Amino acid sequence: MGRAPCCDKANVKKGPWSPEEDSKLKSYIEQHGTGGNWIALPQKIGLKRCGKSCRLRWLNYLRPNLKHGGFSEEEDNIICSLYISIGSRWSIIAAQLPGRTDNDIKNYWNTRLKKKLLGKHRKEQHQQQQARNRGNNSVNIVKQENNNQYSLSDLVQEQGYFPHHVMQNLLSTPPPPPPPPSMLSSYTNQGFNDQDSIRKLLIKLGGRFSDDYHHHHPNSSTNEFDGLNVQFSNNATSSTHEQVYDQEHVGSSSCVNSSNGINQVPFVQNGQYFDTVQGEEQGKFIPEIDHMVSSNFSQRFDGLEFLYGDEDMSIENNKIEGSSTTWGEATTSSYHHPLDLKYQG
DNA sequence: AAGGGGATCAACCGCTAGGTC
DNA sequence: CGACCTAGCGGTTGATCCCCT
Repeated sequence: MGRAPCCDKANVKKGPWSPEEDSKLKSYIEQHGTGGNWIALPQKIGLKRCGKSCRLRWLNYLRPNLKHGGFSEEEDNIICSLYISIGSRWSIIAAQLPGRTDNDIKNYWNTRLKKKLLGKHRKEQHQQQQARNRGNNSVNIVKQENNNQYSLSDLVQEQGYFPHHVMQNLLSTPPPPPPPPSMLSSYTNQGFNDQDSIRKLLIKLGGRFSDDYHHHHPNSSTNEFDGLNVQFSNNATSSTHEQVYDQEHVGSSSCVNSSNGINQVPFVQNGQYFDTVQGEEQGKFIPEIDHMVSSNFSQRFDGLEFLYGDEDMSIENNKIEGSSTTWGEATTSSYHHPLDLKYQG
């Protein structure tokens, strides 16, 4: 027995919204608000839609002051920074980007930004290979394949790990002090630190830390890693790795509370802990996060340039190569959704 | 010109949190 | 205190677009 459905599935329309439906919903909400009850709303206005569907349509598309596409470099950086800190909590990330919806950001991350980061990473790997070819090999990295067309699995299987100097820099930064007691309820005994955040990001991008299981036990008295061998296992998918990582750290990880599969971590910056920003007024950038995405914050990630602005990266399949045009502009500013065109008549 | 396949995005699904009775 | 209900969230899917061959 599952739970009762939120609406009569047989009598609700599914699929794309028509302009008429949009118009009905928009005008009603603008005049009367939602009435605090999305479930009842479609009946009130004669829409054969599920309340959830109405809510989603309003929040993601009809709501005033929404922006679609055209993500700026600054927005990219904000998304990356927050993703490093809190993971895929899109609603929180969206709250820091005026006019953006969680759905938008989620799609943007999954379809473009992630690839952009991997593209930067590939570029860095390529440069390292070139350096090695010049007899300047100070980094012990596994073989590099000849062509530059990498997939995520290629990265996992061929590269094996992220650049040594990146990890060196990240891991040399001392961890922040323990969190205040008020925050201990949301995570556990070791305290969040940026190393874990970075580890988490790398894992999300397909990697895994071989030293985790053996050397980073929660009871360990140190946060240091005794090796920089950030390994990837073969046949990895990001979700699988996340699950493995979570499972290994249930009740002990300093950065993951996996009881519900959702990260529950405060932000850490400059040795201070900040709680998450749920409920912040949209578009209002809270100072802590403003600080996080500032240049000071970026300096802490020296060596992670592949995460940040780099204009000559390439996305092979999209033919965006070596341009001074920002990536977001190149891909989305001229994009018009078909519905936009229809609406424009 | 056509069709195959990847990219993109809107919408849906299922789950959890939190409020109310 | 537990059952019920809704809002909200993140993951996933499917339709459509667009590029390449």
